[in-house]
Amino acid sequence: MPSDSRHPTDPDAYAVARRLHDAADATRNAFDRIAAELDLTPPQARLILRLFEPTAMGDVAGHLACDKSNVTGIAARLGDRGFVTAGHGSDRRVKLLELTAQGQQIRASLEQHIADTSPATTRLTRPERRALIRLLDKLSSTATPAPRPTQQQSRR
Amino acid sequence: MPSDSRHPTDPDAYAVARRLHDAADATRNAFDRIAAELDLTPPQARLILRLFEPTAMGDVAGHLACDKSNVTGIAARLGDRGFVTAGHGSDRRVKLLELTAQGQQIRASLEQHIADTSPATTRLTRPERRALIRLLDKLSSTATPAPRPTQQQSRR
DNA sequence: TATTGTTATACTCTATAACTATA
DNA sequence: TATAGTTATAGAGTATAACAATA
Repeated sequence: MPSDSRHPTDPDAYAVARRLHDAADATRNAFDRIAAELDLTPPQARLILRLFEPTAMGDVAGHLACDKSNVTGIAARLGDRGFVTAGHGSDRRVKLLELTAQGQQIRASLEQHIADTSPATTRLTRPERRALIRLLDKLSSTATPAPRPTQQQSRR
Repeated sequence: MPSDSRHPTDPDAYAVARRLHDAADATRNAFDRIAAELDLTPPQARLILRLFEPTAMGDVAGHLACDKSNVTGIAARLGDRGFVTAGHGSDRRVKLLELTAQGQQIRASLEQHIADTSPATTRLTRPERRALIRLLDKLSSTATPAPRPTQQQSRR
């Protein structure tokens, strides 16, 4: 392809990034719709999908990329509906969030809906899926500087 | 990982979809951070990035995948800051939203930040970028892509 | 009568800051 | 003093329903 040497990268550097963002938008919209079908808000669904094991509130905030003060409310609403419970670790300050049986059930529903409707499973051949996984792995290998404990603050 | 084998396609169908969602999450977080640097909320930034030409409020709502009542407020805040203006079309009910010069300027800033920081441009080789674009195109092809070029025109 | 967009309402998410309770 | 989580507060996004203006 015509290699414009104006930029160290590529003449259509933005086109690639834009395509990725558009795909991310579509994926997010699909996810929000699935969450809504199960009467979950998007952050609630994201929390459930990431709660593989008892996790401290602060770490959950890191996963959701939001302030820890938000997790209090999100977890409270999920607790009211019986999807999560909270216990304490050895450090009495730490509150460990955990899925209940009902929470694990709705997580399975989420996973199933995602697998069933994702274009990654419905529109791609198996070799294409493997190629996609490889590319996505490479994208995220250092893009996210490892799941930082809690130090996720933006400027300003 | 639920290796539920009830799917005729692939035992790890969910793994592919999950990977895509995780990548979408990371991409969205990066986008939100860029928007925040320009003092824009995520929906505001998405609106600006999509406003290529004068667009009716309802169509903007379609692009943002939200109810039209929300666009009133989002557009009002962007209007207060001089990024968008509204005019009327031939149908007096329709309100056409349009970027101002200042709005086009901040859109260019958004695009540049995205291109500069996206892992799609910083972590991928050029062939990989092209492969990624091809896969994403296939993922998002809305209209049934007429998957059959093999027309079987043995008739005569 | 149907539509486009607005307004009213209620809820959730969000960050900041101040607070508590542990450490 | 430092850390984990909560509470208080304010602003923004969100959907639903009712409304005005126009078609």
